[in-house]
Amino acid sequence: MQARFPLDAEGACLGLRERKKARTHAEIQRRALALFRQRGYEATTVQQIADAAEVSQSTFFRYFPSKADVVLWDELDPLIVSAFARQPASLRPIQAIRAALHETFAQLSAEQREDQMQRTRLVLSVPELRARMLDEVVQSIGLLAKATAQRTRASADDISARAFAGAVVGVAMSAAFTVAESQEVDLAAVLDDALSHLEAGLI
Amino acid sequence: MQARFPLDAEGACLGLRERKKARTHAEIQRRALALFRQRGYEATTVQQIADAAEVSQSTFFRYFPSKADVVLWDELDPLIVSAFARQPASLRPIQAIRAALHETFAQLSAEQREDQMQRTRLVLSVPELRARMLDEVVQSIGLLAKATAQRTRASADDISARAFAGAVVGVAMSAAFTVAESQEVDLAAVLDDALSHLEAGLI
Amino acid sequence: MQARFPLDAEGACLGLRERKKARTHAEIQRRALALFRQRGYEATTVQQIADAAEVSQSTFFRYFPSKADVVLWDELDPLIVSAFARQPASLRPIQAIRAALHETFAQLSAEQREDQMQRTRLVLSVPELRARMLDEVVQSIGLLAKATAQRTRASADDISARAFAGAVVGVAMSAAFTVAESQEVDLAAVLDDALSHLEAGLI
Amino acid sequence: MQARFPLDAEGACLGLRERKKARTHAEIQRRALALFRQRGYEATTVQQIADAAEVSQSTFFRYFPSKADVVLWDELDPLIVSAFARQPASLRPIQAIRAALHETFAQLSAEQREDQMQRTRLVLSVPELRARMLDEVVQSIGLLAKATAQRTRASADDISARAFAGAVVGVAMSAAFTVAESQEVDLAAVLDDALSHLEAGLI
DNA sequence: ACAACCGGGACCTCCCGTTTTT
DNA sequence: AAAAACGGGAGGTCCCGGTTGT
Repeated sequence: MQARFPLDAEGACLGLRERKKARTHAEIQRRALALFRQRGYEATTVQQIADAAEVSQSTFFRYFPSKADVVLWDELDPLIVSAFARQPASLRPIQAIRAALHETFAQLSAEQREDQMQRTRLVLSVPELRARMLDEVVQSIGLLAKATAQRTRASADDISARAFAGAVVGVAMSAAFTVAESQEVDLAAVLDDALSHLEAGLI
Repeated sequence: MQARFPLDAEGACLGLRERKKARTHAEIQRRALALFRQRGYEATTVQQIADAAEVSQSTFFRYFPSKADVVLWDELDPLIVSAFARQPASLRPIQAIRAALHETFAQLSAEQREDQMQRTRLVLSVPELRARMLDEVVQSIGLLAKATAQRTRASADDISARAFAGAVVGVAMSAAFTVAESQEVDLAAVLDDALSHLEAGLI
Repeated sequence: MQARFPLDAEGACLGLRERKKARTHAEIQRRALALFRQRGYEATTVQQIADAAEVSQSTFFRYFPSKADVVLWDELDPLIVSAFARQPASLRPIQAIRAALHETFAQLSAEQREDQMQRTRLVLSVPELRARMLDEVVQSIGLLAKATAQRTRASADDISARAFAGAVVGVAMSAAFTVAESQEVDLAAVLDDALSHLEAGLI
Repeated sequence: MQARFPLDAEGACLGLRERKKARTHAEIQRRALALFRQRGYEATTVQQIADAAEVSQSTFFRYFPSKADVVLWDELDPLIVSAFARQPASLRPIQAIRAALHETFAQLSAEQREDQMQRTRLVLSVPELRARMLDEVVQSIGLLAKATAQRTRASADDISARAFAGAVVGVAMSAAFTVAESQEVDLAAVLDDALSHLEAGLI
């Protein structure tokens, strides 16, 4: 899933129409997550979400291909990758990704963090969502590997870039599970802590 | 000395009943993979697999809870983890896991390697299987984290152990994708290469 | 005047599609009961019922959630309750329910009565059906209690309405057992006789 | 289910061996109900019950034919019926049954009442138990009808006796459902209230 | 055209009676 | 002889593609 509306990857400002679309998109997701929290994922119908967001069901489907995508859709990943790409070339990739994560998380509101957490817990607890998540993981590894290769001026399928991307995403998954299980609040802190071990050469 | 194969994880000798079960289990998986190769996963029915393995459909489901499990079932993971646990305590975890992988892959027959590759390709290409694979990944991270914590005498939920496990499994996933995409043959080599970058502190 | 059968509970005329559904539903039940009579309940398979009714097995399960529901499904209960609700407000509930039963039974064909009897005998003789019947009984008590409370302008959980409903359904069960055991034919008469004792203040 | 051990129906005193059996019987049931409360019915195994009651699994099965019977077994029913039979002949059956219920409930300890409530809730919530309960209901109606016919010197299949028994058991079921749903505590009070409506000629 | 309905088939569970292993 | 494994078959769910009623 990619962030589509609020800003493009270069941070350019968007027109009124785009902003409105972005607002609707966010509103639908916000209402849907609230309903999922109240009634559970399966028990909530698309119609209920559409009603809560005051749009028609067909509008819902114009914004999200399916109910699952409301949860899976993630604006963070591409933001992180572009922040990663913007880091000074002097930094090692592991340093750059940590800096990118810092930057990106710092811009999140408390509400956005909470939504993030709830989405993670939902994905891990609902089989249908868990199922689709692997695709997201694969895509993330691919994206990060490509960006890494660009930084190191290696070819796109450079093995060390792929290893790096795999390791980072693996650590992120592991951190997400840990946080989701333990009802811990601060994913960013746990993730950074885990990545610091990676930077220090693991155990 | 007793027969070579019929040993359980502790090396104990197994009775005829257990040997037969192991043989049936392997036979069903072998025939199933062959059919999947010929006709594709969805186009193959459980009944066809059962017929090919010369058992009843009931027996098929006694050995594998679902059709997907024929592909997902993996004998390697626990073998690797136990080999990891057996490595000398002087090795760092990353060295121990590389050694464990060497050991384990070295014992595989060419046929087993080929099956392994085909299973990986199947999982990545069939949505239903990809869906279920995340659960395996989660479980693998958990298993490895636990074994790592035991090596380092840390508590089971130690953050550095989890980070290590996440990184290793992430790198393994990344390597598996690479190999599956490129029709490359030697997963073990690519995986070891990738892990060597992890050991060297990444890029 | 329109066709007699294709009317819904409010007497509205139904389209061809609804008529066809009602006919298929009745046909499946009719054939099933005939087969149960010939071969017994357990010895009859759903496939045989579907064949006899000239539909597919899928269609069978579209009309009846399970094989047991073919026997348990009862068109009488809602008819009786709605007839009960239509009785003049001047009648006491016990008088109203007797009148409702008279009305409803009077409209049954001889064949329908016979089916009713056979269904009762089946339910009482087959453990699986007996098992599920309690749920029907509970539901009937609830329905009748609600309708009674509406007649007496009491709240839905009024204790006297519940007592009344319990007593009526209890008496009906008792009458049904009696009739089923004694191979007696006229359930309506026995039931009315029993309810007359209730109306007279029992013994 | 009948009360087998502590007293026979005439209240005669029993020997030491019988008393011990009764104690074991009660102990098993007590422990089982406690486990069901903690872990749920399905999640509790017979072995766990046997361990908790400090008997072997085979002993468990000598006392209760199946796990379900631990819940279904009811000492109250026969006690109530025998109290009913002992009431003065001058009372109408409905008065006699109310008096019998008063007597019987008055002799219960607070703990026994609580057990009774829990058993009711269990039966209503677990399909397997609900299934078997109808048989108990049928039996209860039969028992009460017979005792009633004896009081009124009618033949055993007298229709008014059966109507009475059906009504009483129906009202009792209705009361039990009400109490179980509403988490109300005092079944005896609700039941007596409901029966008073029956005595007063219903609504 | 649009939705509802239907047939067919795959997947999977449960149970029972038979065979095999211990 | 007890326990485990097996074969067979019925019940039930789900999905897809074709057909029919509105």
